[in-house]
Amino acid sequence: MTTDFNEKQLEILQVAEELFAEKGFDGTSIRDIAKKANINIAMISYYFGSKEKLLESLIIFRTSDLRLKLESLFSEDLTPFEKIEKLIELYINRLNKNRCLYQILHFEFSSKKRIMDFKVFTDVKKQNMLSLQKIITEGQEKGVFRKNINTALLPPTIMGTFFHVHTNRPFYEELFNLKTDEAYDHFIKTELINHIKQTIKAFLVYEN
Amino acid sequence: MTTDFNEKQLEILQVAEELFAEKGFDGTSIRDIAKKANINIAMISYYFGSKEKLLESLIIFRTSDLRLKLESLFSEDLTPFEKIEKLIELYINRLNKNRCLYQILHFEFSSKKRIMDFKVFTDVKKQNMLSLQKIITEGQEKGVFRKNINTALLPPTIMGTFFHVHTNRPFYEELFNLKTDEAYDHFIKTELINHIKQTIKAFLVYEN
DNA sequence: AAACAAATTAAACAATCGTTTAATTTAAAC
DNA sequence: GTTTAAATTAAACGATTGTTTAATTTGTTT
Repeated sequence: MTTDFNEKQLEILQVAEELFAEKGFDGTSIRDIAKKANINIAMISYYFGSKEKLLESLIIFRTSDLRLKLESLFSEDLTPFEKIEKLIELYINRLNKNRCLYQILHFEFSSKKRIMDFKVFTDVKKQNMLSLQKIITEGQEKGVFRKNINTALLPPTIMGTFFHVHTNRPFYEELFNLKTDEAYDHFIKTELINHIKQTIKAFLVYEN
Repeated sequence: MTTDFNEKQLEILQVAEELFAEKGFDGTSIRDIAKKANINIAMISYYFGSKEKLLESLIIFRTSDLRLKLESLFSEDLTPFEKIEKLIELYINRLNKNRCLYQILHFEFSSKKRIMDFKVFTDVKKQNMLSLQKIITEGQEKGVFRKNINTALLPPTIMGTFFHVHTNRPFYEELFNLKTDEAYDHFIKTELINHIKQTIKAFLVYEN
């Protein structure tokens, strides 16, 4: 499958991403997509082959730009704490930027209806965890992090906290009085990121 | 709406819960449900009125048994730390027990396709947060928890960590070599709950 | 200007969707 | 045993689904 799309295809992908995230894959018809993108319904089959292949194209389109540059982070001249903080910033900002896609991916990934190829998705996760492990080991060797840390459980806390807020966005918008998209975005980038940083740093030094 | 259902209705609710969680609300047809429950497709409209009302009945059926008894927890003769630990156990065991429903709820809650009444769901969350706030305030007054804790951000970490593991279950099953349902369940009830306890306790005492 | 392929369209396709109808069976009450 | 309401069924309904077809327009090449 190719990774370069023409303008019309990009338009379709963007509209599809919004609608899939809003109403789900099954909840969105190609007529919905065609209408919002101002194109004929036949264009979707014409360009992508089918509705399912449109979703596959969407995943490839977004994940090709997704790989975090964590290896370079490890080599930077920072303390383990600073590296962890920067790692969290990278993670959350990426997730926040591509919210829509992750909304779709998480649902489809846990759905047993379609058997899709999520290998790209899984590989990125494993790779990211290795980068995290290196930072943590370094912190332990320098004596600033405690021993016996299960690295695999850190990403669930980092990402899970973000996703839970995102999934229940209306609830937290009301709770924190976030009336605009900008207010919500600002909340994520300041308060929520800080909360996650605090949580992870606390976890890394907490004994018993 | 009534809260007591007959055997046939309970059978339908159970099957619907499984299928909705597996394939999504839109991805599941009432013919799928009828087939798996060994009943005629007309019985669903006959008993519940419509497919949407079936989902509403499912939510009411599960959440009527859901309200955490956190007020009683506060009155128990325990240290603030013990209360937090017990609260986390209550939370996660409830979520774990009703995984399927939450899978559905989270998706439908974030979906803009259906305008449903999630007031019951929202109210329970607010009430639970108040109970959590009481425990935290008590801990602060006793000097064991630090000041300036944003209580509203704790449930996202507690629940988000669980849900992220649950949503990516196949990934973590491979990672932790959990080959059976029992092994997965055991992992949740021991390692994951402990991880969350550690994280929250660390967060509650961590300064700067 | 003619020729040609690519892009775009309206229309039709069969399949499936949720729901309703009308007939039949079941089971309890009298 | 008859009556009556509830439970259950098969069949059909119209609407919508994803996809395909065949015709038309567009844009480029000769």
